[in-house]
Amino acid sequence: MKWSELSDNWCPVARTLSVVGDRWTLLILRDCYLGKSKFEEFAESSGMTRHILAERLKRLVEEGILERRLYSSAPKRYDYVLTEKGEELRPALRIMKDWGRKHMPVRREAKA
Amino acid sequence: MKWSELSDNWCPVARTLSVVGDRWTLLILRDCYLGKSKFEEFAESSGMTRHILAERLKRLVEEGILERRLYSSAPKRYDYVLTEKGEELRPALRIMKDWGRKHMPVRREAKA
DNA sequence: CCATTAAGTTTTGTTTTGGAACTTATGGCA
DNA sequence: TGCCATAAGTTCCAAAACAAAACTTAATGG
Repeated sequence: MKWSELSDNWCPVARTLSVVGDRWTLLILRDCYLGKSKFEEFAESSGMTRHILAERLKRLVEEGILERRLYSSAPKRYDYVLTEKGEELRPALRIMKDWGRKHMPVRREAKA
Repeated sequence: MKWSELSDNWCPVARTLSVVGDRWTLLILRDCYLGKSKFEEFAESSGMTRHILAERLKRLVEEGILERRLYSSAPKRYDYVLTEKGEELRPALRIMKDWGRKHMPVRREAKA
């Protein structure tokens, strides 16, 4: 089964995962909750490739989780801000943060 | 950056995602919270391939989120049960369930 | 007029995934 | 005895996703 087929699953968890169920998408959301909004900020902070980042941002916008906003008209520049729908996932990330702190100590030196 | 490199990230969310940050892994956890424990149950319920399922279960056991338990000695059969560490992720899935119910209505007919 | 910034896009090669068949060990049953 | 079923995986191959790095576009500042 492909991930896109999950969007009509009977289970609401599966439907949620059809949108945010990969690590990069959730890292973008983390960055949003930390106040980031720009393409370059996401790219640098998360370490994902620009290729994947562009793809995930597009998807998050299509799903109404982020909104693409013109923040400079010359040259045209867009950034990404959370919608209310996107805000409502924040508690899930908070739980993952607490869980990570408790159960996933850093083994080697911390990397960016 | 590869997903395995996330396990030593400074951010606890990223470290958490290095283990549970893909849709299939989270669907296995969902099934566990629903009371399932057997390989065949996971395979049928989630629609993932046995190949991926085996790989994810191994990882979840290595990370101490599930425990592999001998439940029949002849023939030897194992199933998988949540540890306390695994239980502590349940609230995150609950939020995803609520979010999915609210924001991801089923578009076509529901599938298994 | 040349370097820089920012948001992407393209290209190429590697890795992961999906799908389906196969394996192993045992038990039931005719 | 021989044979089918069950359960937990493993193996194989083609298709899709991903990583890394270079390239594009449009404007700005020196």
